[in-house]
Amino acid sequence: MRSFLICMTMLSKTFAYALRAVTYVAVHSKEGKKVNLEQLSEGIDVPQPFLGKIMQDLVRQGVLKSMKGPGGGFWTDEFSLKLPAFEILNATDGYAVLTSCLMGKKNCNSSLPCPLHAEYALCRDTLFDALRNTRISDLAQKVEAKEIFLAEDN
Amino acid sequence: MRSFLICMTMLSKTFAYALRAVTYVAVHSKEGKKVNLEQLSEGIDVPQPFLGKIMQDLVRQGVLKSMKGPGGGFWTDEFSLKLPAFEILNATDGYAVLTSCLMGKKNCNSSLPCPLHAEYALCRDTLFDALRNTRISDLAQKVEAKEIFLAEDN
DNA sequence: CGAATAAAAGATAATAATATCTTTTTATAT
DNA sequence: ATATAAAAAGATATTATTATCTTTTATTCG
Ligand code: FES
Ligand code: FES
Repeated sequence: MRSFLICMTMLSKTFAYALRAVTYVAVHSKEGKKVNLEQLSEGIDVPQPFLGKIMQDLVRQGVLKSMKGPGGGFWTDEFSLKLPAFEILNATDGYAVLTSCLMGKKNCNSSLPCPLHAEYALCRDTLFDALRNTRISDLAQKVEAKEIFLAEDN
Repeated sequence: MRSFLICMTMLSKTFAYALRAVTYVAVHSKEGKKVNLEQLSEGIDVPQPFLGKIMQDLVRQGVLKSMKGPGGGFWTDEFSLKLPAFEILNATDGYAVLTSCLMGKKNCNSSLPCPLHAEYALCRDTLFDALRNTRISDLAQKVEAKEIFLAEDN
């Protein structure tokens, strides 16, 4: 009678939502359009109020731009587009996930490694590299090129 | 005023505790000793009642053996020692974490990949390989060889 | 200016993960 | 058999994460 709903993704839902949101906004910004919360929420299939909070964080951390009022919304400028996806992690979950021990030791270090350190460090580094080397503009470009939808149902 | 307590490890605390617990038990089993919950809880620095639940799961899933009553406790037999660490994940969080999409798409597949699929699949595979290729006996052996402690404070 | 639009912020609620406490069952030893 | 030790199971509590609702503030446009 196990539920198997425990920690289905390695990272948080918040981070997954943020990745989708930023990518969606970036695609539309390239077409010169701002995106408002309602449109975004529908476009990436994330509950609007929760998404609002995530967007706040992303703007506060400088990952996105926003403007209130009529015709307002979210967009990416040249600066944003050049940022690595790592900044999205940084603005949501934080990067501690990339430095912490798989077996839960207080400090992960190779001088007193846990039995899975070497292997896990490799795993983390692969993700770290991916998030470092992929820019927000790359995310948008891949979506455009492959015509992938960002809504969850696919 | 962010808290940064969100999802500090990629996987759950439960899984981290289970890895430490099984390793601790395996080390002591090699010396022909059973381990009871109280000793284990102190040895790996995990709250006893919560650990009890995790141990139940591990026994139920066949990763460990247990016996009630005086002189009872937990141990690993030859079968257990040969199991890959993957079975510990399977008995706690489940393996869904190794097949789910980083960006939260319902299905992760390479025919309709999200913009980070290739990179993330690599990251997951690294972890998967590590958990497949490391047996419980290997975990114990590494602890013995390097005299590493499994309690959190190091 | 005043009305309308849209994000920001604040307060509250639901769910899942983690932790604790109590009772029951099973085995051992005297 | 009885007492004792120890895991299993059940019930409850706490905390973190995810989600929702309401109010406030900023911007645009007539
Ligand atoms: S010490 Fe455990 S992952 Fe580095
Ligand atoms: S589709 Fe996103 S990780 Fe595979």
